[in-house]
Amino acid sequence: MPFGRPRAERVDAARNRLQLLQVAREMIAEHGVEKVTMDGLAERAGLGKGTVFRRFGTRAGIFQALVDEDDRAFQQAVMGGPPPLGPGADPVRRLIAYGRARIAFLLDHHAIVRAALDRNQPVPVGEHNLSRVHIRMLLGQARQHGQLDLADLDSLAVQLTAALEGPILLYLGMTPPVPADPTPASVPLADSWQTIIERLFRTPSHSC
Amino acid sequence: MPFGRPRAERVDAARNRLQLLQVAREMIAEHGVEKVTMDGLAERAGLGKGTVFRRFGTRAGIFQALVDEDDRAFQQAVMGGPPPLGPGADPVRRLIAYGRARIAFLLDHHAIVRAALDRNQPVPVGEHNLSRVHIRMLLGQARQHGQLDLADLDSLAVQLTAALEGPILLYLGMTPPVPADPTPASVPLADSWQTIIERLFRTPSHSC
DNA sequence: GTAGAAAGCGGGGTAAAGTCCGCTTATGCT
DNA sequence: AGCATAAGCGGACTTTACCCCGCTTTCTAC
Repeated sequence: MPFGRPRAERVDAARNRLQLLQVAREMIAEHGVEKVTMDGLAERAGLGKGTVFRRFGTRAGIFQALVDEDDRAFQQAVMGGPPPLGPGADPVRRLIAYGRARIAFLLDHHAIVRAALDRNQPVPVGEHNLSRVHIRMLLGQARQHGQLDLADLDSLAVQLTAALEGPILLYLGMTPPVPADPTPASVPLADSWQTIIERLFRTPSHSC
Repeated sequence: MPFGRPRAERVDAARNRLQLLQVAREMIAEHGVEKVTMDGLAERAGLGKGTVFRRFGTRAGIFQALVDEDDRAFQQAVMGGPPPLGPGADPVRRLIAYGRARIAFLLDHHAIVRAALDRNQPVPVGEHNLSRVHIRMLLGQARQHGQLDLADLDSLAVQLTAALEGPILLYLGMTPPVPADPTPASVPLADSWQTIIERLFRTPSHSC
């Protein structure tokens, strides 16, 4: 048996992880994100505090795990679902569709998503940040298709990611003015995102 | 004497505030942002802990005050200095100049700026956020000059602010790859910002 | 100059995040 | 099945942000 693998998660550990996530959701539903404390969570789950920290490392880690769970379906839709969100459509269309969907997702989960921020550690820019990686990939495709001629797509991807996620993570109030109508088209940020993308790609006036 | 005014700051309070800011800077210079604790700060300044909290409200408040101090010169340059950063130049030029200057400022002060983030309270979007207000104003001017025809400049301003500040606040590592060369032109984020602004404003290909 | 009131001050108290380490339990191998 | 080992567990302990409230200082009106 190969030894490079670091041994699977123990079943009791997995059970406890699921239980903690479940209890955390209940506590959030009942009293809001602010009231979820590590002691409270451990006690209500019938576990020790050390267990909670072993599993999630930090308070923010719990909310990151919660977001990851909810994110899974979203990620599947992006990577294997129907166009224009999924593969197959023009990169520019996909960028617009991705932005709209992502903004809707973030607005929908804004409480958890904000709680997942850790003021000590920056948002990981490399691994789990699907937005940045995906935007970067679509920019690269667009360049190959001759729709964009820029050297430094990495910086651009970071800035576009910030434009997409920053408003919800950073600037909007705790209870963002999410309209009663959840139609993606009605979210001003989504329209604005589309504008930025469209203008970024539209060709300059050329002499004729 | 008019009574609408809420009475000026007492001189002892002002003295203590300055002293606390000064001591905070020393502590940051010696041991870094992380090691600045409220108790430590109070003790080293020869004051009570309660005083520190009365002045700054929260730990993040100290760093916000520090940033505000450093920001003052920057703000003056923006609001009354020479073009293109100051008034007088074309709004698009000013947007580009502002972005470059702001990125340089944020990179320069990234430790304090990040410590000024409060995970509980969002970044104030209304008052002290010069970036958003300034960008919004320049967008409005550009629209009046016929360089832009969009309805919702508010959302756009928020997103551009996020694109500008988000990378440093959110995504870059604690020690961002600030090049040894502090020439603004050498910062990739600044070039990328300029690209976004230029393309946002460039006119579409018109028939001739 | 003085008095009254508002602002400021101090430091002990609370709550919550995160650490440590000795004990327990699952797991893979023989 | 039995054993060796690594992973998991718990809860006391430490650190730190933030609150509270009785006392002191400064300011203003007269």
